[in-house]
Amino acid sequence: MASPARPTPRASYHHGDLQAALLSAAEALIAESGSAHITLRECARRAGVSPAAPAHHFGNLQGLLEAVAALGFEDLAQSMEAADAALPPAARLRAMGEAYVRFALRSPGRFRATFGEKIRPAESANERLRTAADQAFGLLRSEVARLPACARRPSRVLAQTLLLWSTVHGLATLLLDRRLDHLVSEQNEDSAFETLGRAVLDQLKSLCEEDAVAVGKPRKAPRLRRNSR
Amino acid sequence: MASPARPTPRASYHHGDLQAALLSAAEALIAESGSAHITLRECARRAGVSPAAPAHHFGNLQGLLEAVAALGFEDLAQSMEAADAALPPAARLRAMGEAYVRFALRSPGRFRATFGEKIRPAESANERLRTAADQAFGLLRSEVARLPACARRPSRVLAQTLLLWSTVHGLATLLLDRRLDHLVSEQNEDSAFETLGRAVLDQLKSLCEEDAVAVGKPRKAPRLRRNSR
DNA sequence: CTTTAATCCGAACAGCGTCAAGATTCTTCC
DNA sequence: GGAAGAATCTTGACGCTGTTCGGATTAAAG
Repeated sequence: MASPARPTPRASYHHGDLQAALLSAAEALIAESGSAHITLRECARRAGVSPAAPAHHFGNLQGLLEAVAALGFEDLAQSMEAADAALPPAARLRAMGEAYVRFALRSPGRFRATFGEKIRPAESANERLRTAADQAFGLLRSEVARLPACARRPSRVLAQTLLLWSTVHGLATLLLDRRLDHLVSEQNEDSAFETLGRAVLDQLKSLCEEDAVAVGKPRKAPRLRRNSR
Repeated sequence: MASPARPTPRASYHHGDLQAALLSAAEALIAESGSAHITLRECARRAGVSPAAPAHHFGNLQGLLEAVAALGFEDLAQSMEAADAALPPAARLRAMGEAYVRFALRSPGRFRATFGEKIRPAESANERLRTAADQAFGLLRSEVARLPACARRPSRVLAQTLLLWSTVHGLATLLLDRRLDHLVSEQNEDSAFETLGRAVLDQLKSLCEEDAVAVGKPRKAPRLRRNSR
């Protein structure tokens, strides 16, 4: 599993587009071995460059990861925005959720970097990352706000957004981490993903349409408390 | 951010319960700084032991992480199983989902280790990890199978299980990764978690009860394709 | 008490992220 | 065209990491 990774000698002293080369190397590495296995030196190696070269473009490994994550949020926002704006809110939300999961499967490295533990858009100094994250979230939230059920009860927008996001994000995460082998081992993988994805997203749609009937009826529930950060 | 971490000298040559000390050190470290920042040497340091000592108990860092993950799956299964068995399936599923999220908030280190990228129960040599993961999943699945809607259409059990799991897992993940600050910044954090948690789990319950009406009506949807592992 | 097995240590190795100083090349301005 | 300055990349070094090895120490078994 060690990486020989030919140093890829290049013609000129300057690389030409090291920035892009490092970004795609990082993405590929994460897609191959998970975002924990990524190594700044290996990215440099694949770009055919010395271990210290990336520092001039991204500062450090965290900077490189945040750059990939910024790309991820922008890609995600763009993918979701591409959903037909003429659709009614529920149908468009379904399409956006599908775009979310599809993005994760299409660009696993980018998705993992974007939602990895090391990325904290709110606390990052990378402004591009912060705004891209805000934009992606804002898209979802504003579309939820257009749901008839939420238009009637604006106080429900946040909770409804959270619910949708949780389902879609959970599905994408579990798919990517291959935690569903129990569920799909019997069938062809592709058709299983298709079946499950459609079922989930149909549920997601109907759920949005029904939410108006499921409010109220308070229940006693002990408080959720977190122990440490 | 460097760790002084007094070497904690101990009286006797043998530690006494190094295994447990390493496990809790690992859990604490992950809870503090995320599962990427964890270091085998730092765990040994906190246990007051040389860097090579853990090898005798867990083989390597991966072994230690898998041991924590096994504890996590067992804890998770036990927490879910504690939901009142006399409840009707939908209500019990709601309680199990709540237990899932509560477990994540109660033991963030354990949860992160359990569902971290480095843990692949299906491919692990740690049998305890595999069986614990199977048990936790089996609990959820068998409860879903008891839903009247699923009892009438057994073919829907898998998809419904996946949907529930996705929602709960996504919520737990997003909460733990603090990706919800946009949603809860205006309110007190605890009450926000309570509100959101209740809303989500109520939805989850009603969703289970309605699933019988939302089947059928096939839709055209392009296939989900994954690019690389 | 002696043997055996279980633990733990100390030292070492390669690989990692990062930094400082120097080499090389592109750009700009005269 | 040519020189000054900025941008880019390399080299070498530092401390930290995971892991392995042989040896020291202790507990358990016979």
